[in-house]
Amino acid sequence: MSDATFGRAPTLENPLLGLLLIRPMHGYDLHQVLIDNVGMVWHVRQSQTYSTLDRLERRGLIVGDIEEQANRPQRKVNSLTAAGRQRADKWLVTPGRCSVQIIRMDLPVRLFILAHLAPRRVPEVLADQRQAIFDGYMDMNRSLAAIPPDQPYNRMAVAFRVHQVWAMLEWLDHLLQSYQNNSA
Amino acid sequence: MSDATFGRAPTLENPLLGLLLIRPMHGYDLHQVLIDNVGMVWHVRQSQTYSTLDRLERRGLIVGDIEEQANRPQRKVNSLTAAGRQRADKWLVTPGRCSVQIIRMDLPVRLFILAHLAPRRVPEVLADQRQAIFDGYMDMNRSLAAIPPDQPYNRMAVAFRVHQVWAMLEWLDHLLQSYQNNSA
DNA sequence: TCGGATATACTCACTCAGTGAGTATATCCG
DNA sequence: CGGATATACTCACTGAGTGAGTATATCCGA
Repeated sequence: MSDATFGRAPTLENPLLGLLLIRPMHGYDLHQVLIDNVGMVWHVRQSQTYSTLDRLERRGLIVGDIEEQANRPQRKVNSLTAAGRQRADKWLVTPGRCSVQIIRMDLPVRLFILAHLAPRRVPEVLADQRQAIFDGYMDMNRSLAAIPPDQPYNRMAVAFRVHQVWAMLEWLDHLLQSYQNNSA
Repeated sequence: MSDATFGRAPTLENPLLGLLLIRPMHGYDLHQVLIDNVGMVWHVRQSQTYSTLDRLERRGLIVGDIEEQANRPQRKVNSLTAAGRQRADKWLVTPGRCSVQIIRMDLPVRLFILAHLAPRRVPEVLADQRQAIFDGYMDMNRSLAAIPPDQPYNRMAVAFRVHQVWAMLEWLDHLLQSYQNNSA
């Protein structure tokens, strides 16, 4: 997604698709789940949730059914299409690339969803993710070592990334540990 | 800038303004400087450079003078207006907020410019930056400690940030050290 | 009881940084 | 000589996210 062309890299598509794996939900509910669980670090506007859902529907990844309510406005309940489910399933268990932005945005939501759908799989998914980050870390170290000394600013910037990725590994280790402690 | 409304957070404005502190330059030259110095981590399209310069000019931060060349196409040399210079000066020496994205994008370029304009000031600017990051780190730790235990995903995401900011401090320490070694 | 505040649920017109593809003039080199 | 490359730049477009708003219903203090 950070290989975006035009526009921007969409940040909310996969998390919304993923949440719909848990159960079909209307926009307001989806939005509430995000606010309630990661609202301290991820400030999602309500209109962003809806515009993203519109896009997902336009792209055939979800369908919406209007539902009448007794004492509330009607709502549109979104569910995954086969294509949407496929994409969400893949996103849920496939290790994200070694990118700080992707891990930061996606992993907590992925873990939330896994906790609902397949709690037993969490350590495995975390270990896979750690491996992907570790591989990326090694690549970056090789890149850093290959930079000639007359490139101080490139060195500086790549070293920055190396530090960031190493911190991700540390964080993942803490996570893995806490999941292992909690399953003992 | 990550408090953006509409559009996106512009990433290239300040670096271009800052580079023009060194000397007036045309678009192609500015672009070359970026590619040559941070091109391994920052992939700037030529058209992005020009569209950003257009925006800066529209906003009265730079002016362009057409210059004829003997055996080359004419070029437009950009220089800072007073407002542009003010903004660039401030950006150059003011510590960036405690944001991984901002430090990652801006600090290597800021240091490159300082190396040209005021090499003696680099350690001081780095120390100021470190202080700002450290303050942010302490804030984040307080935030983390204040999250109730029934908020595992918010905790997870804030902890991620804490790790990232701590890695920034480590990186800055390495930088400070290398500048102090090189000035001994 | 009333009505402003809030909850539930969603829409719409807009913003605007960055993009790919292209243009123009000049030089290089097999 | 002419295709490739360097120098220097433009243009129409893309598209995710935004603020402000709409509509129905409930809450609760004066």
